[in-house]
Amino acid sequence: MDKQEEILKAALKLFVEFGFHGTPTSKIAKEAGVANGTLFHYYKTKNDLILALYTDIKTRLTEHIDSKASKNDSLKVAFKSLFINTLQWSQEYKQEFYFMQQFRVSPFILLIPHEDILRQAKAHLDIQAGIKNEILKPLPAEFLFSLINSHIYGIDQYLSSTNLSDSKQQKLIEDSFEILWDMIA
Amino acid sequence: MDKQEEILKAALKLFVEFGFHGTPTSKIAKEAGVANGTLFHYYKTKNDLILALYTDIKTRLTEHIDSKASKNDSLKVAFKSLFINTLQWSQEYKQEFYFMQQFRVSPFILLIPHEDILRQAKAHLDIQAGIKNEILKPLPAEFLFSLINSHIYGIDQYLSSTNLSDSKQQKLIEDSFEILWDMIA
DNA sequence: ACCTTTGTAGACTGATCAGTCAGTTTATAA
DNA sequence: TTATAAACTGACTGATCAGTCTACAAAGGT
Repeated sequence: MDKQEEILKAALKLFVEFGFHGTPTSKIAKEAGVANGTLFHYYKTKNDLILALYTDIKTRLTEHIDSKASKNDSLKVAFKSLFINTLQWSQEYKQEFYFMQQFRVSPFILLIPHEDILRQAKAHLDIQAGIKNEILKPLPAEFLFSLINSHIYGIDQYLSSTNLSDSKQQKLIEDSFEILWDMIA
Repeated sequence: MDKQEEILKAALKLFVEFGFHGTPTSKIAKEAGVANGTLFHYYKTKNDLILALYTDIKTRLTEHIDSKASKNDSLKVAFKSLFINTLQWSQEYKQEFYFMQQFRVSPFILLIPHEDILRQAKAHLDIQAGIKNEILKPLPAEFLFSLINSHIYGIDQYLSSTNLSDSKQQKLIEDSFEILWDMIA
């Protein structure tokens, strides 16, 4: 495997376990099986590495969601797809999802341009449309967005803290979506 | 003011801004206006300081909630009180609330005995009772608890990201509770 | 008055860290 | 072949860190 990928993989594992500053670059290099200097060959600073990891994970999540989405769906179906695929990804890539949460309450989040964060929420557009069409409740789009996001985190947390079979997990995710939909529609 | 309190206050401010490991004890001491050694007089290690800060904040939040709660309320009123008072506190003590979120996705959370974390959720008992009495939906108590918690975080995030007048904020919190109640009852 | 405990200070230390550097190996292409 | 660049190495460094130590001051008890 690519050494650059190994570095990201090792960084993810150690950051999740020991935190950003609690993980020395020397340990990352060792875990990745590369020399100290190699890490700095690919990432000028530790900061760069952290940001690159964030971008990498976010890109992968976005690609997963996009790959499963089909155009011309009704708003509800589109939302459901987004919801379910995000949660499935969160369970398949638990470390990655956990990292995102760590990152979001860390000082590093300030290094990401605010627009970039909102772009993740291209669902925003759909929310605006849904409100206009009276499919969604007449509440501020930002507010609905917060509700949706936190709902997803809540389900993820519950799934991660229990050990459900795949089928039960799947059912819970679907039921959770209906609960969410009742809440916002 | 007590130097010990000054140290906690300074630690909170700097941890929120720079993260746990991103904040040296020397800077905490300087911000608190005490000597380096004084900090270690009150807290044997930096770890102890972090844990003490967590305990302090959690105690203050719990006391706030308890002080506003009255016995013999119906389940809905009790829940509403918990919900509203938590959110009011989160807006009055933003740094403290943010710190709790940082702490919860940090490696330090592992140092808190699991039972201690659940005790925060003494609401659990009420949830169990509510399910039995068919006031709440027949779902796992842990699941409902996750939904309630994440809902609170979602509202907090929205409130923190906008600048509503006190009265509008108050109304939004109350409306949000009704949305939550419809979701779980 | 004397002693003990507690609080406070800040210079100091050994360890650790992010990042550098001088040089070696590997890959690519002329 | 040879030339050139890119990948890679690990010893090294200056800075910084958590925590220690010695000293002194204040408080309180007898």
